[in-house]
Amino acid sequence: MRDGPDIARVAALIGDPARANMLSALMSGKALTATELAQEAGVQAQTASSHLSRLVEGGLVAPRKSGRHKYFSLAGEEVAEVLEALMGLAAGKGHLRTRTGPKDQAMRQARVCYNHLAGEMGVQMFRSLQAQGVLVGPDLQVSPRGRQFLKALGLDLASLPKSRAPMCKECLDWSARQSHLAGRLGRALLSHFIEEGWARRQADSRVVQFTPQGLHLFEKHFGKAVRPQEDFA
Amino acid sequence: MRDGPDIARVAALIGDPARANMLSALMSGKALTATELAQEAGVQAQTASSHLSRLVEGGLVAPRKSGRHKYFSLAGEEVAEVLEALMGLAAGKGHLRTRTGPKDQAMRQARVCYNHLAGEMGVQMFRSLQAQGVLVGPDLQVSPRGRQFLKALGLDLASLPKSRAPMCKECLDWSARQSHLAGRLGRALLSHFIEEGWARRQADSRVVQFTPQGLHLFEKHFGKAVRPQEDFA
DNA sequence: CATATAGTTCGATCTATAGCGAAGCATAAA
DNA sequence: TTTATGCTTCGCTATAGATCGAACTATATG
Repeated sequence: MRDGPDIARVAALIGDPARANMLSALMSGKALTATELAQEAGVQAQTASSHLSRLVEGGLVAPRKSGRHKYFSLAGEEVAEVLEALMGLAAGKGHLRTRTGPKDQAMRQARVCYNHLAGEMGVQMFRSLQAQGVLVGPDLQVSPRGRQFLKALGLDLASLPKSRAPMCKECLDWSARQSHLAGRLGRALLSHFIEEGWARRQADSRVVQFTPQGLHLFEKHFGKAVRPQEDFA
Repeated sequence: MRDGPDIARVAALIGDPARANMLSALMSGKALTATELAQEAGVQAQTASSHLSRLVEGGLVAPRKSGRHKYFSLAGEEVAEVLEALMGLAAGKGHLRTRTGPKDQAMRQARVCYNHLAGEMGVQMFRSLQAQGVLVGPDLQVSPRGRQFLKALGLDLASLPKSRAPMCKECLDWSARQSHLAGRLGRALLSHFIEEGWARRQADSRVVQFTPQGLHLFEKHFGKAVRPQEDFA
């Protein structure tokens, strides 16, 4: 007993509805101001302020001041991964907050997970990258051939900002229940898609909307995303 | 806003110290009775009973009656994976409940994660299985050659109980921060090690103790576990 | 049967904390 | 400067829920 890290502290921090809403909103990857987060959570500014300081103190969220605004974002990919894992569990248990809608389907197809592409297309991309030998081995190294492939896409690895963060990391998807690509490369690919006009972010949600041409190009490079059979209603 | 699954409910369930202790204890993979869990959590039996019914209702824990005892276990691997992810986050943030002790080091080396091997040796085994081509592809299929390898170990896949649960699944390690093998094969391998006398479970913790011969055999088949460099004190 | 043990249910208490109104800072614009 | 906006601190209330004592049910054992 009393082994290991203190789970309860972190879980309790996520376990409040207001804070959970804030964190979910931050899964969009955008940094949001305190008032925006207050609206998102459905509470007054003072309440939000208190919640936010607790999230910061708990290391789940990072603050950044800019003028008279204060922006908040998730403290790192690990936080995003825990949130995705929780979403997966909650979805599996049928603890859905809203009934399934058209937006929900779009979310399953392609959405942003903190800073990279998730959903069926995210999973498809990840599998394809492995199948094509772009990412090899258990630690997901980019092969020389992979560099070429990425270069052909217009992405130069050498131009990525250096950082101690891992280049490639897996992240478990709550909708598809398969891994997709996180890490610096995952981030770079998503922003590349958006810069190149393949896709664009939907204003107030995590949905990623591919254009017809973008979808065509995506399928050309990564194959077609097959919807996995759902075994629960 | 209000997208996706209801994270807060699950997180709040995990977020109570008593319940978190119970869940951590269940990470050992053993089914425990209500009174044992009460002791583990440090609360009275009535309190534990209330907590347990909430955990069951929330789908995190599965009850099983046996005579006048009632055993509880984690409801599935997904639950275990969320708990491991939370441990990783908490450990990374330095939210350790106890100071590092000798037991802690043993935990990092080899421990049980619900029903499979985790820790440095778990990670090493997973990598080796991939490097040797036993598990191939993004969905971790067992190759024909892999079947042979396992057979040589004394493990016949055909004899495993059939189930809809996946044969191989990744699980992220909170100590090593790398994936290790979960799923039916992961479970089978750990029990095989124990049956063959390579290792045994420590009585009241999640530590897995390898015998000298067992360690030797393990290294012969899976290579030597290298401790990753720690970049935080 | 009586007795012990495992677990649950009920009721009462008590604490932690989410929530907000009001006032106080800080930064930016006019 | 004044005025407006973003955020925080203080103080209070209300409420959820964690805890336990005591009584109750169910299963095993002698």
